Amino acid sequence: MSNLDQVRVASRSTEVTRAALIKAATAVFAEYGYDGGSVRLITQKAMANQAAVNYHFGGKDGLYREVLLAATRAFEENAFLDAEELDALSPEGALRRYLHQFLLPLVKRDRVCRYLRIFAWESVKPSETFSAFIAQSPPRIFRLAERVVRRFLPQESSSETVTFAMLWLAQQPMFFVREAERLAKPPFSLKFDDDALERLVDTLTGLSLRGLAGF
Amino acid sequence: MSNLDQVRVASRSTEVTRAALIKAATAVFAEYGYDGGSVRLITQKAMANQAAVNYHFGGKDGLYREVLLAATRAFEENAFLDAEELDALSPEGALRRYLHQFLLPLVKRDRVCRYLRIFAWESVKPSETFSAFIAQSPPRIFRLAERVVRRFLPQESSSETVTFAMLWLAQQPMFFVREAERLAKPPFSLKFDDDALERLVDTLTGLSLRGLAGF
DNA sequence: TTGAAATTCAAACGGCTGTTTGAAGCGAAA
DNA sequence: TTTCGCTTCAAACAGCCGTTTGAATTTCAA
Repeated sequence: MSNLDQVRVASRSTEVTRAALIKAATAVFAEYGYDGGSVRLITQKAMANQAAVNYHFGGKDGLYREVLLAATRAFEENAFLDAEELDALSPEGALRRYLHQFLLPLVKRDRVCRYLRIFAWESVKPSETFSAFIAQSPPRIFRLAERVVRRFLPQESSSETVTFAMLWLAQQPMFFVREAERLAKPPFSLKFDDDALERLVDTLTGLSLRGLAGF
Repeated sequence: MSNLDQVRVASRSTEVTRAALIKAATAVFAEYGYDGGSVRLITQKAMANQAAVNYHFGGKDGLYREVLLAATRAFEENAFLDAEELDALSPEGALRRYLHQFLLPLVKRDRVCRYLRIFAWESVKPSETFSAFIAQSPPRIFRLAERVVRRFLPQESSSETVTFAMLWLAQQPMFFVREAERLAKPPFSLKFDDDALERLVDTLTGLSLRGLAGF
């Protein structure tokens, strides 16, 4: 169909611009937050016209929605740590694996790290867009943490206790990743290379393991 | 001296305006952050003229500096938990006391809670004003945490290990206080009354105690 | 090559920002 | 009562914000 071809070809060019805008927006929103990140800066980084955001995404909010969608997918879909893999390990092994995986952004400051920064912004000032996202299902980092801690807790534990322990575990790596830049400066001066990461994983695994094993 | 009287009386009126502005600014910056909190909203809440901020504080930044100064003093000067008190307790008692004290804002959402929110904003986008503040001395919550964990760690522990453990402990109550509003909503739905606070303190004390005691 | 649809573009819009300005109000000393 | 600082005030300033607009350009089927 000529009509379909038109749509396909047109959308190819569209996808190039859209991808560039989403990539630029991810970096900008990660650095300045949603309110602080301006459309002018995003379009400038993406080498696109200001109006492109409204043309392709209906506005700044629509673009942000796409960024959150990509971030969520990156955490949900990629197989870098799935539930089955955790279950196959011993409780101790699963705990260590969990901590190691979510501390990785400390040394590999990549795309995932930008997504975590966006989540950090959302923890200070939640946007309705993001709230709608997590309302449908808790972020993966929490679901996996619950899976890990449940293997340590007795069957009869109250759901409140499970939630406390799950949050307690989940926020440990989140803290170090989120605060990495601040911790690198005085008075802490923690520089995270591969070795330091291993030592941190060792320390946190030990602390959490003994804490959880006592239940 | 007539000159002194002039100064005194003039500064009395000045102090009223200054105090109202600082109070309003604390609330606004806590809710919207430094960038997001507008001078117009602050002066409106303080029932002062817009220009008053520049007249009394030299600008928005000067007003923010005063807010941070008050926040720092509230944490540093008040005797609601001092180092000597911690040292007088058993290691376990000190740990519990520490967690309880810094989880209190969960149920008493007061001025201290607003200060914590400002610190949360700073953790996402540190301002130079705040960085200069904490560079001169680590916040009290970290100094006390170090004091608590040092009693569990062997003498020969590396300073890195001490720092890891200290941060690990310190961010536990900070997380729950900072995320209180989010945790109150689905999918977590944690409402913190006095009883729930006690249960949380119990859980965290148990988890941390067993973790630290293993060193 | 023509024509119509999709996309880009520069410019402008209204609104909000922090700050500046110069006059007006005020209280106490002379 | 007059005078003189200190403080307040409404208005205006320049600048950035997200969005809209309508024309120019590009794209590609016919």
